[in-house]
Amino acid sequence: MQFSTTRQFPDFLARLSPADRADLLQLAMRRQVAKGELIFQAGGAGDCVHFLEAGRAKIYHLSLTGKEILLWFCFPDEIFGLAEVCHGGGRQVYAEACETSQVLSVAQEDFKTFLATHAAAALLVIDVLASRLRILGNTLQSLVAHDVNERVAQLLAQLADRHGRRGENGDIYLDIRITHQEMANMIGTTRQSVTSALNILRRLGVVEFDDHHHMRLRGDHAHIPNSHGRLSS
Amino acid sequence: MQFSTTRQFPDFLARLSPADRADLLQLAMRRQVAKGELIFQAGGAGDCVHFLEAGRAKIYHLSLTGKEILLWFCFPDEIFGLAEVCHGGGRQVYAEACETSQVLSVAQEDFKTFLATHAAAALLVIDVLASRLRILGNTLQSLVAHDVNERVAQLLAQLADRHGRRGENGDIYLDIRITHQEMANMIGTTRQSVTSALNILRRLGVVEFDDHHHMRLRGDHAHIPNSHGRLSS
DNA sequence: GCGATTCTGTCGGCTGGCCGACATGAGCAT
DNA sequence: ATGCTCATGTCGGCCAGCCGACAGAATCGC
Repeated sequence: MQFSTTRQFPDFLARLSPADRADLLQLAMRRQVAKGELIFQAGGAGDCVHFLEAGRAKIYHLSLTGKEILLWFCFPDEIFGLAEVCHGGGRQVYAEACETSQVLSVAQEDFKTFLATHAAAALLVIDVLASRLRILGNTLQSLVAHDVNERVAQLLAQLADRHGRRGENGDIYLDIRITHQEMANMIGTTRQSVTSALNILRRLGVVEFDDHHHMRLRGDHAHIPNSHGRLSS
Repeated sequence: MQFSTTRQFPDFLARLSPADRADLLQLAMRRQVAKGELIFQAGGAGDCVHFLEAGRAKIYHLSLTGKEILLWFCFPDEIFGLAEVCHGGGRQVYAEACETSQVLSVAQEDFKTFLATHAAAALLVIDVLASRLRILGNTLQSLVAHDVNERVAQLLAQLADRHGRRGENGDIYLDIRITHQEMANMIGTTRQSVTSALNILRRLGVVEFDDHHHMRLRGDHAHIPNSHGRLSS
């Protein structure tokens, strides 16, 4: 949730040293996946770690009732499918390409050997996992402690933090394409509630939608959700 | 949530090779903490990793309204306070001793050097983090997809999995002391709802409470919560 | 032992937000 | 254009579960 503090950059590949990256790439298979295609799914073996070279993917749980719980979005250079590979026991989540994407895959055993022989990379993996753990913990806490409106505001802040670009007037521009349904899946609510929460924020002047799905967060409001700002609903 | 599949053993110390463990212990400071005492708290520097030698501790978020969100319990030999140390940015959670406990502390820098020179230990850390990530993901999914009664049932299954002992008749005995309030904090509900859910389970014959806080899960019902069993409420 | 504190059990009232349902609009293909 | 699909907006009914309140029961401290 933290806004504009330590930015969480899980982009594993970019932070790897060039030499390590070269070593890793030697072990990898490259694959193209179409929008909507699954990269792996719950129940699968979980014998590969993946890296997103280009595109966008989402990692989610699927409940028995078909409810989708979005754990996080993956962006280029990020590693994913790590948890199951490292701990064993098969996949528990789904990974789906949100758009046409390039994916690198490394076999579990190869990756473990790689980590054992590249200490810096292992530390980086630890960093990435730790960072995600914190994010999930925050999501959890936000889920039980805040109402829907605040969760939406926090989600915006989080997205702005990870993916926004700051304009010279302090406003933040977000151009990722994300539906209300996806947002709802990320914060454990329904499509309708997200819609109405966003409209409240819009009426308050916190957020604006330019032409097509480009979001603009008012700079002077942008920190509010950070310090756990109430919506003064 | 998975019940009686791959047991999640986050007991780091016990899985470390004797040589590695000896090396690690050389870096550690031992400390005694009383029941209710904080081992670290949100806002702190987060400059140490900790290991629980004996006792029990809980890791939790605290919301602004004073609501406690219990991320997990720590039992002997487990490592904790890892996420903040590895990723930086200070503590976001609280760690509190549930009973008088022995804690080992290792400075962040020392620990990183240790990991860099002990590949097996680094892999183990990755394993532990990955395992917790899965657990948190499951908690998250359970939180949004299931109602309170099912969450309570799942929690029991999870506790039985980690801490229960199986009797020869297939029943599972749990002797950890945990209040309804703590259970509520773990699954994002209220004390009262936990009480009533437990009573429903008791009436169904799934669970029994012997003398003092010793719980007995009926063997033939024990898997139900696993396979996402409905309570047929 | 005896009080003080903490935990458990139970009951109603109140409400956030889930769940249809339906309309409008935007994007895309033919 | 014309349809088809998918996203957004809005409304009301309904109910899970939160909250406060209160009464036992158990545990702790001395």
